[in-house]
Amino acid sequence: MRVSDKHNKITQAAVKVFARKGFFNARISDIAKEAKVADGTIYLYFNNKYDILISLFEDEIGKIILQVKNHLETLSDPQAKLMFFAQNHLHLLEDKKDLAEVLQMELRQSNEFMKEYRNTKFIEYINIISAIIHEGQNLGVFNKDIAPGIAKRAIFGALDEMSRLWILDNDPQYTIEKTAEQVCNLFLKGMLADQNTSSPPISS
Amino acid sequence: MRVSDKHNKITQAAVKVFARKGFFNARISDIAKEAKVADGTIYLYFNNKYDILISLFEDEIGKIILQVKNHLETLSDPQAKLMFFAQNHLHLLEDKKDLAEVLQMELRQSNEFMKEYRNTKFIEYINIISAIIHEGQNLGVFNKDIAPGIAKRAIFGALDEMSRLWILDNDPQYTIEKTAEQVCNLFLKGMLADQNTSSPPISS
DNA sequence: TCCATTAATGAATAGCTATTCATAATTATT
DNA sequence: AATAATTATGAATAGCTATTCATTAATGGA
Repeated sequence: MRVSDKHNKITQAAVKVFARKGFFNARISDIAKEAKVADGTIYLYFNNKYDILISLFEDEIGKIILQVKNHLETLSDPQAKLMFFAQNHLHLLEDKKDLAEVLQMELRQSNEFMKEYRNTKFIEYINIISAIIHEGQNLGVFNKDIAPGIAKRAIFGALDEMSRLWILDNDPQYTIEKTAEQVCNLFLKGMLADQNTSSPPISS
Repeated sequence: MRVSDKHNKITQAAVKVFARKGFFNARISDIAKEAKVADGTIYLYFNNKYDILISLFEDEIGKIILQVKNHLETLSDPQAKLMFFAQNHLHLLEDKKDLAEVLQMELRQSNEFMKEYRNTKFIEYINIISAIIHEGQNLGVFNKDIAPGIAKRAIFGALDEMSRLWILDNDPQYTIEKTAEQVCNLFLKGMLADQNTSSPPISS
């Protein structure tokens, strides 16, 4: 068995256990049992419990970034790119439910975590959005008044909140496609009714 | 000293400590020291550590909801209402930094927490947004295609992500007002450039 | 097959901290 | 002032679990 196999086995087990119990409530022995290795074996591949979490992020988000960037290169329309990003982000919920839960819950875990660990991959992921916006502005498709640095966060936050809804709520009223579409339209067209439409008189 | 005083003293101490160390890393003795009471005293007012967190949410979010709803009644324009909500939410960061951090970090803590505890106050808070949207749609100001149930989450998520940015980043490039304005405009007008504006030819 | 090297095991350690409860202090009642 | 009732204290308990490390197993070269 190659080293990488065991490393990966433990990572995948950690994803499951962290998703199920949360980082702090997860025991090393839980992860070991899930990975079918001895408790001590974990320490041959990771420095400590915390290190498992960090590695997990870097590895898994890294993979996702690659996939997304690859696919975005096949698209040219910024609107389509944004829509793809949203769809893809929300689809992670189906394809990698456990991972999505861990990213959801643990990424914004206790202060220490986020403050000490400048999670570069996460920032790289969000920056995909601002790159799309920038491009759209240069092409004249997107309004130049938009601050990409704010919009990228707003869009990610919105998608992220949608994820939370799904993870916590087992009775989603909308499909993923429908939701991604709604969110994208919200950000593209806004909520204001078309000005050319005659608006009824405002009462009260 | 009235009972409520000590209860409140402990709550306020817990807010500080949770904000500083996160729920799991916070020790009861930390909270006790901060509140200047004995460790055991805490158990005269709360059932356990977890109970402190829950009470804290209900109490503090409850207060905020009251304030927000009161002020919203003085406004009639849905756009203005939305703007107020956004401004107010982001201003919590200045006025109640510790509380904001706790809500930020701990509200979306481990699964068990969110799944078991149907935090009613939190839902009530978010529903303020959907009420505004609904009203706007009835008045013809907001597009009726918008699903308030999705939009409320998207808007909250966006604001929430902005909060995170501030909490983690000590060098914000934008003021709170500016950010609230950007986010609201994003949701009101969208990102698409005005159609009547002549758009340059698309290259590539 | 034998030896050396590497990998894996899991029981024991060591440290931590939520919670309890016997005791003490305070407050109210007679 | 004496007693009762309430409130507060903080040291001790009890339980938990990350990490270590002496031991065992597996691997591969000679």
